Amino acid sequence: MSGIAAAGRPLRADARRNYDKILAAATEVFAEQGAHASLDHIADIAGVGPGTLYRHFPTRNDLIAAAIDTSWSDLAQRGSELDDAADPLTALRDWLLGLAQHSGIYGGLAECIAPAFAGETSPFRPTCDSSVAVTETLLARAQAAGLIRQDVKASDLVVIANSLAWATDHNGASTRDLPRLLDLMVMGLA
Amino acid sequence: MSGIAAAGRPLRADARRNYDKILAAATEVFAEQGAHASLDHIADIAGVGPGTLYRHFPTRNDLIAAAIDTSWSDLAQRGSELDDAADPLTALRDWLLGLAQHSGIYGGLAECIAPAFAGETSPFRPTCDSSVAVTETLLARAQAAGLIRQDVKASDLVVIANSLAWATDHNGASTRDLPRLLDLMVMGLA
DNA sequence: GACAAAACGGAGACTGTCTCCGTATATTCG
DNA sequence: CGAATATACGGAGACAGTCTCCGTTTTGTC
Repeated sequence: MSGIAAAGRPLRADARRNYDKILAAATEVFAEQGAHASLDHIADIAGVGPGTLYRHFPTRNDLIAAAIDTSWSDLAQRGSELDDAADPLTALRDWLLGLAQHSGIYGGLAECIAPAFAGETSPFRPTCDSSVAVTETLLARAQAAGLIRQDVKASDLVVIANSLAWATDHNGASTRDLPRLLDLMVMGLA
Repeated sequence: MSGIAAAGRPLRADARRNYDKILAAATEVFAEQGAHASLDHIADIAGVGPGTLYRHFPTRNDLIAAAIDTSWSDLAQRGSELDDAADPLTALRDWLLGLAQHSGIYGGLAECIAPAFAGETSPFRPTCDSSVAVTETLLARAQAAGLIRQDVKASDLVVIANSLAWATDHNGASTRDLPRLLDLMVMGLA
């Protein structure tokens, strides 16, 4: 992504090259083996030493965050465009479904993201914040239209979406159950 | 718990003693450190070698299942008594809340249990089955009273309860958010 | 008390995480 | 271009956790 060191100084050519190789390897391996894949193995695939991997991405979450950055930003982007949708309730529902499904791109991803939704500092923080912001907008519109109870909070919805994503990849439920579970929640049980 | 080897033969005195010591240590350590605590450490606390621990409890889940056995059975017991409750909807809601809260006794427990709800073989299977059975009964009553949609399945509710338990101990939500999240779901968003 | 069956326990193989630092590569500057 | 310096590399290895194997010890039985 950035290609820029934390300081602001541009990366040295070889460093930049390795950064990209690691990210490519990570994307592939995470997709295959889930977010818990061995980091040393990713370094192997990238053709670099473990030290190099950890220098660029000090924690697992740093690496995962970099790997999902574009797809997650895209999601938030599309979400913010749902503002203009005809039916506020459907818009909200579609957004939450997209959010939950996105956590399914790597097995175990929902678990990594969860703490960020809780407010802890994490590499997922920025994108998390924008997700909550989108949710807030869509929720406000649905509430204004009298379609959703006033006491529902955006953070509740985000947590629930992420929980259902978790349930999905822990086989507590299969992927195709996701929409039904979400609808159950949005539409209510009654 | 059992005190009986898989075969059916009674355990030798020393084996029996160690079984109990391990279980006591596990209960304590799991409560302190969560369900991911080191098993070798539990063996240490129990004053036995790792080999002994693994002989009695071949997998982590075997140990956890033994540790929560009584409390979980009690829960199912109390649940089945809710059949006589005045309001079927409240009864169902209370049961699901109890189920979700129970997974909170050890951090990370919801994760261990999840696969069992999905039907995979697991030491949690038996108790899981009885939980689902209780849920089915309570759900059927609420549906018969026209309080819950007909297409809702007991397994959905159990999965959702467990997911919320997970959300709780991953700080995606705090313990005191649990009832609200559950109500949101049971009562619906509208 | 002796024999066989049952159980113990801990050394150690293995996997994954993460760091340290001697070596190599890039960039800058004379 | 050829130092000099900053930057980055990589892999050996420390550490933690899981789990097993097998020589030794304990228990139950006759």
